[in-house]
Amino acid sequence: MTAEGMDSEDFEGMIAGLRDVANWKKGKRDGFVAHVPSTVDVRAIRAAHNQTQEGFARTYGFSIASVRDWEQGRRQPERAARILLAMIAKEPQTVKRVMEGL
Amino acid sequence: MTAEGMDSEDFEGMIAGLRDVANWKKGKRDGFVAHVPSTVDVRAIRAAHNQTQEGFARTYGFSIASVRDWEQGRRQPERAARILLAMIAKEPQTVKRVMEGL
DNA sequence: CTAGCATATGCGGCATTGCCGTATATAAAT
DNA sequence: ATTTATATACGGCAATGCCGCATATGCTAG
Repeated sequence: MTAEGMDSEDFEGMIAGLRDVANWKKGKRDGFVAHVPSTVDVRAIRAAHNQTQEGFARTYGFSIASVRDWEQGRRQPERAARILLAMIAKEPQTVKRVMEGL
Repeated sequence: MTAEGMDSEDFEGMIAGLRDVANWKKGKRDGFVAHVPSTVDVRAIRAAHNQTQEGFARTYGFSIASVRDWEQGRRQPERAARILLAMIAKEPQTVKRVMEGL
């Protein structure tokens, strides 16, 4: 076999798997281990929701400045932000629903 | 009536409501407006899950250092982190479920 | 055509956080 | 008493969060 035809997703999965194995060997087997995407396309997520930067920011609680910086590549969203963004990308309604009660 | 018997949660709700009204008057009526808790008791959340700082961090993708800093009051989790933490506090299973597919 | 409004871009700037590393408590277990 | 797991306490620097503002871009009405 070869490595041809593999995309970054495959690698992400492999990395996650390897980390799980490492954790297992270290005795850390309490189960679930979060996979934090190392990069997020904020603009794409926002676009998929047809919202302005301001609207998107207000909807999910980000500051406009941060959304701007992220989209302009001036700053990279941090871990927690990346997770939240990924969740928004995946299940916006769920995220909104849970956030409503906060 | 009096203000007796009201806890911070009541006020949080009122603030959120007032902000919504303000946004409405400003013509920002695309709906949902996130309410980002200004403070979060990380230790309490983690304790409610019976996890070590390390386990908690790994489960949700935070860095151990950050969880430490948060619990020791050395740093305040940022917006996105506060939202995520609040969501974890409210619906840990949902958060985990959505995160599994990332 | 162009004035006006909504959005987005670019960027200076500083306080604050993220995150790494490590040395030191604490407490429970062997 | 020694080991092991967990938490505390900081030093420290790179990087982000977030504010404010000037400028560009696009669209729509006059």
